[in-house]
Amino acid sequence: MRVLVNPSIEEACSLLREGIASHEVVMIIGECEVEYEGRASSSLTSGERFIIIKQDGSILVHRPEGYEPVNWQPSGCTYRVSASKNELKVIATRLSPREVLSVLFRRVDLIAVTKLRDEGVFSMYVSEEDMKEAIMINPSIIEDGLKLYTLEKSLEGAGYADIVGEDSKGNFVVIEVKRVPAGIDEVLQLARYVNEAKHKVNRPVRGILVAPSLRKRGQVLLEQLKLEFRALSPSKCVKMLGRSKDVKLHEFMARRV
Amino acid sequence: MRVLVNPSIEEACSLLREGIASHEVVMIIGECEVEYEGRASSSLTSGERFIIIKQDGSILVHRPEGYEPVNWQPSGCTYRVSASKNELKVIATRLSPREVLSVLFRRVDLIAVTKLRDEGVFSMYVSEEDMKEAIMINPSIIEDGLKLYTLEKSLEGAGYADIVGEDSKGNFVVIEVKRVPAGIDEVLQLARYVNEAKHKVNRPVRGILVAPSLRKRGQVLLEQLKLEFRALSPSKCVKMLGRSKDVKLHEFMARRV
DNA sequence: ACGTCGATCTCGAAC
DNA sequence: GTTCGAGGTCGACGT
Repeated sequence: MRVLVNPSIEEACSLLREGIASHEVVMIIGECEVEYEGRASSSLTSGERFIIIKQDGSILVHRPEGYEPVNWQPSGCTYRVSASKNELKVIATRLSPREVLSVLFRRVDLIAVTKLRDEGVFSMYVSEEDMKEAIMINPSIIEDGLKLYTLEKSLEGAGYADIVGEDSKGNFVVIEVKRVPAGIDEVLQLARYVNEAKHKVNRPVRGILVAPSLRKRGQVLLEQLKLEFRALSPSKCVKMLGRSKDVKLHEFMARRV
Repeated sequence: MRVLVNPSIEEACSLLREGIASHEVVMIIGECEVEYEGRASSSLTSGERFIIIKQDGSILVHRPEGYEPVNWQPSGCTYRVSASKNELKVIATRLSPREVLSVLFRRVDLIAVTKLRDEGVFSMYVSEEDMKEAIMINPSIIEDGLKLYTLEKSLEGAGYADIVGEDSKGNFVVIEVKRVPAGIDEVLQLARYVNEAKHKVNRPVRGILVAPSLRKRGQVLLEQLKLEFRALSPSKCVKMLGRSKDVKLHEFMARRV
């Protein structure tokens, strides 16, 4: 780790070049202007911000407030660094789409360069995928007598539907799963899959929307389109999957006990 | 600006508390584990990362690669900081939805705390809004004889359509504008507005999708639904608006010359 | 507070 | 490489 507090432009430039060349993480705090030109264009007049250049070449410009970076560039872009007497300029260029981000520092307060080793494992639990799995393991939480086909969503060409199967009366069933409250868009999405399925299978098709809840407007549209809704919360899925052999979720449950 | 390199857990804890209390920007580089619990849940095992706590209380956890933070919390959440002999723990809690992010540092390599002053002005050019404005100023780029109503999109209850008006034959026209290539979703969105308009106005309704291009699948659906498409690129809109009195875009053009 | 929609969305998978 | 759907999407605007 190399850190310079209140460096000269030249010192900062030299360390910055070093960091980029050796694919380290670079942080700079200072006063700067920012320009972006690409799919859209933007300019940001002078102020104090911090920028981060990551080991994969992505760059973030953050203002002192707000969750999102004000400007950025994704991984894999190329850098040009230049320094004049009073200014340090960083230009990050991306091809396809052609986009250019340039940051002009008038003053550097801090620059830190370091190699970070991160072999950590990131796991996300109770995703929509987990909910689908819970339904596949125990279809009766949707409806008794429901038989589901394999997880392959292209089965019988029913588009990108989450789950397909048939009910106790032999009707084709299309299921769309959401882990957050569903609205109009989700109903329309289901309608699209049902419509597609009707063109592919030669029997009645039912469409079931599965989510923690269904908002008012969605309810109206759902009825108009003669689709169905079943309430299912992520937490209920956790409980079900906790009894299954899924390792991640098993550990997750253990952690919580 | 206060900076500590390789501080003890206690030193880091003290400075971190100070920074949070005085609403400064705090950066920490070190080895940590991260847990998140809320709309979903996640865990991240030990590794070297950097976290940023901003002046508005938002927090970002960044791994050494990738544009996006691996974990985060938006502005306005509350903090609890605690330190044991070997561990520094930061817990950021958000209400509504109830979400908790906790970062446990085993080692701190760098902590920097500083107040950033940023009064800079951010301007973005050629948004979808700019394209709509270009069309309002010169409707003939869509079609000769087209008359557009005010920017109020709720006119005649035509839902949230971008632009509404009437053509030379008195047909009601609904226009949906996109600044990126349009596909199925955009066609469906337009179809929804057209459908809504048909229930509200007592005359023929046309739907026109305006975008740089229309993808294959979108074309098929567009024809089935008897909707129309007009190609219009953001850059063409810039040229048009450059001749208008819009200040931002005028300056933008000047900058580019 | 909820609903709706845009975004330099980013990211990843499927075709 | 393009297209398409998902996201703890976020953020802004309107109701």
